[in-house]
Amino acid sequence: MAKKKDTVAKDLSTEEKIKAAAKKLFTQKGFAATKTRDIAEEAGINLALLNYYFRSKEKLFELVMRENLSLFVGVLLEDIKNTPRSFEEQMNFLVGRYIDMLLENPDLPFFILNLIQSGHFQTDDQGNPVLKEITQLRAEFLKYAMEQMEQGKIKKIHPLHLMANMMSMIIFPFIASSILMARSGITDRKEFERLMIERKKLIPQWMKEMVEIR
Amino acid sequence: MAKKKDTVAKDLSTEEKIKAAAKKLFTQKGFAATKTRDIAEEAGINLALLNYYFRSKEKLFELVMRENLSLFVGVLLEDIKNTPRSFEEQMNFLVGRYIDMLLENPDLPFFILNLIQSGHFQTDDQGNPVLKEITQLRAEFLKYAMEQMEQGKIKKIHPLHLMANMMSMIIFPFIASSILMARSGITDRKEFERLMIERKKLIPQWMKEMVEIR
DNA sequence: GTCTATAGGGTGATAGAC
DNA sequence: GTCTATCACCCTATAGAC
Repeated sequence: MAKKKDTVAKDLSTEEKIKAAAKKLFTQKGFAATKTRDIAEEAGINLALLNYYFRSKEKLFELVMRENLSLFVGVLLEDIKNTPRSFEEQMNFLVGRYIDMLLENPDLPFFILNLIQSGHFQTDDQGNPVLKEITQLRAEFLKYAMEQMEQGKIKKIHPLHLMANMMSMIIFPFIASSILMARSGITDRKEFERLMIERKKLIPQWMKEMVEIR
Repeated sequence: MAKKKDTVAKDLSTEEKIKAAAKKLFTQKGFAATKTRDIAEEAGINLALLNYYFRSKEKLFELVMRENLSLFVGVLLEDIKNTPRSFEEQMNFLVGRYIDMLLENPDLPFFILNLIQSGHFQTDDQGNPVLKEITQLRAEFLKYAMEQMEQGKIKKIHPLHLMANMMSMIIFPFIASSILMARSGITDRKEFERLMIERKKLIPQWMKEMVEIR
């Protein structure tokens, strides 16, 4: 079998190995706490090689940031538009998609929070294309919620509360799992995942009750 | 007027000034991204003096950590026990207390999340007294929820979901405010606080609906 | 492309004068 | 108690051999 440029598992190109290592460490520890030496070691290569491929720590970080932000937004943006759904269907769709993505990338919320905190993520940075996507996603959701309200299908409430609640209930458990589960261990990890899968059905129900006109 | 050791505003003792500066910077930027030189400058004193009072960056951080964790837990622990309340009263109490505390310390959740991420916060560190308080608080809440269920006062549901939802809806908006509000500015800051105050009444209602036996 | 060696600057901590 | 000066180490980035 001939080797193509992008193989899948451990047989990555040097460039891919570095990127993967960087993604892992930046995501787990944030920008400041991650040393380029650690990335090089994790990738199984030399420190000089990292700069050969990616010029600087900052550039490498920005690359990882773009990819992570795309992941964070991409799952939803592709489908939220132009697909008429009842509120319950919409919730089932958004929540399901998002929790699935987070189960595969449980550290992603930490990464995003680090971005916000470190200032690498600027909400008024008009150049960043992914930021536009976030703004767009937010606008799309708020528009959807307000339409539903005007059509009398759901209770009237500040749509930001709805968005906040949905995001909160989906994302927060992933960042606070160590507090929620108290003593973490293998058992707890499995139990945690079981609960998160349960939430794929529960959160839409709770959201529905939240806006139900009785 | 004679000066006592602890005056309030800008006339703090050197030790207090350093601690306040450290608290501010560690909370905003995390451990790794905060330089001891920045703390010294923020406190308006010299770098050497920081080490004179607190021996090392690590020691200073641990002090700030203990105080912040106490703040994070203390507001609730003093009262959750031994005060029989209906589920709605309990929610009103916990949510109100917590949001008030966060409005005064909006960066606190970031600090805690940094702790979790950096490993300074270990859920199996039995020595840490504040950690015991967190565990205790968690146990107290779960016990309360299960009693309510057994007495048939609220719907049966895994109590961790309840705790997760309450914590999520209270805390998450504070860590994601920049995403929720999109373009942050002075106007948005006021609007954000208004929404959070609104949530002091709304979250208990949503929690109540969540467990209502219909 | 990949390595070793090292430059160049930052960072935590201390010595020692006042 | 508070300062200036400085050490010793660590970190990012690059030069240069292979």
